[in-house]
Amino acid sequence: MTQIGLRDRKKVRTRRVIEDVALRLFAEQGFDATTIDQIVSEAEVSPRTFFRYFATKEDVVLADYSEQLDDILEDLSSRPFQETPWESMRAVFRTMASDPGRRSKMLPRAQMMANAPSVFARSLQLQAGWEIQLATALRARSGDKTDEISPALMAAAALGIMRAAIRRWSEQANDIDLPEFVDECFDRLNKGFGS
Amino acid sequence: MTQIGLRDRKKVRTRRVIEDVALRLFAEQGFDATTIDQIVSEAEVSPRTFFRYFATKEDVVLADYSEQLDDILEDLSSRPFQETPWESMRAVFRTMASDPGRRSKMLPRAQMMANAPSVFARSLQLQAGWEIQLATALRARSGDKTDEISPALMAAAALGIMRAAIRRWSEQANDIDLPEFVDECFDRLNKGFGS
DNA sequence: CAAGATTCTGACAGTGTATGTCAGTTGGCA
DNA sequence: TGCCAACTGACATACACTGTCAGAATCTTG
Repeated sequence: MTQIGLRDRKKVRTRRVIEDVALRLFAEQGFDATTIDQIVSEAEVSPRTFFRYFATKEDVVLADYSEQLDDILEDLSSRPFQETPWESMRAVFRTMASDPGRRSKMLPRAQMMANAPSVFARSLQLQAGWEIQLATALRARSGDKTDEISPALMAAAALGIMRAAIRRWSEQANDIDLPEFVDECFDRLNKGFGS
Repeated sequence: MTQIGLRDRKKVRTRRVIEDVALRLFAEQGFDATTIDQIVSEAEVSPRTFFRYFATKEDVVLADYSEQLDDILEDLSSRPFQETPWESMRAVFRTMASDPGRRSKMLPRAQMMANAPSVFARSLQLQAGWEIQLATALRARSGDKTDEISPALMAAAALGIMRAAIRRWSEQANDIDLPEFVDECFDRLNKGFGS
């Protein structure tokens, strides 16, 4: 009567092992200095198996990045409809920045991205995908169906804010309260930069 | 009395040959389907030489991307000082979008980026570098020396606008006047998205 | 519970990008 | 003319990633 079969349990276990070993090695010797061979030999799987779980070496670092977008979209859809799209986004991103579990993963990841250009590049690529989906979601919420470009601008601006805020925060994490800082950035951008 | 030596002339010539051959092959068979071996055998140089001129295969497509930033910074520095930073940027980017020579290169490049994810990723990486430099330049122009974050937000917003605008423009180049469209986007973002 | 279908895995081979090294050549320059 | 520096090609190599295929493990059905 096992709901989840042994096969699926093994899958998540293998994935976890690879992820744990890889992240540990990355932390110990750096991302670039760590090879797939090293990871798989410590994780006791074949190189081929690694790529069945992760499309690229970079994706191990950014494993939970995709889930993050799902959370954003879900939170967004549960915001009250009378709210403006911008306000909804501000609230969603503020909430996200407040989650301690999420924040604890953010710092090491930010550090890794700063030292490994390929990881940084991959994260930008993923975020570009988010931007499109986010814009689509905003467009669906918007009252003005003829305005095609504002949602795109809002999505681009929001993600740009998050990047800038997280970068600044990761450089001096002690001095800054991330949720408030994000809030302030959203506010400042919405007030414009003078005409 | 040759100002520029034969050696340097050969260098630019070699670079041009590689670039021309590569871009032609990319257009003919696609970016991913073209190998370095193909390029260098047609250009009659060794594979090693290719990488002396271009760090990555992607960089051939984005060859004049770096110059673009220099132009932006230069144009920015020659704007009148009484202008707000945002206004200056709007003018600079509008001017850039008006240059027909630049625009003619933009369309095929946008197409290439749409079909070759690695080229797109590389362009995002380069733009991230721009963002930092642009923010620094804006900070230098700003009157308020205590405000560290606004320049970063402005830079992120401006580049985000350009990406969104160019994407939209490249999808339907005939229907949109790019300079005006860019202008409108800058305007709309600066007016905020409602409180 | 046995047998077949399905899925996961490892082993092997191969492609393509990118880098290190080093000797040979070529252009700059006194 | 001859020395110095830069450019180049010819190796050799590392590493990420993909295709294939047979065998093992798990699930499923009679």
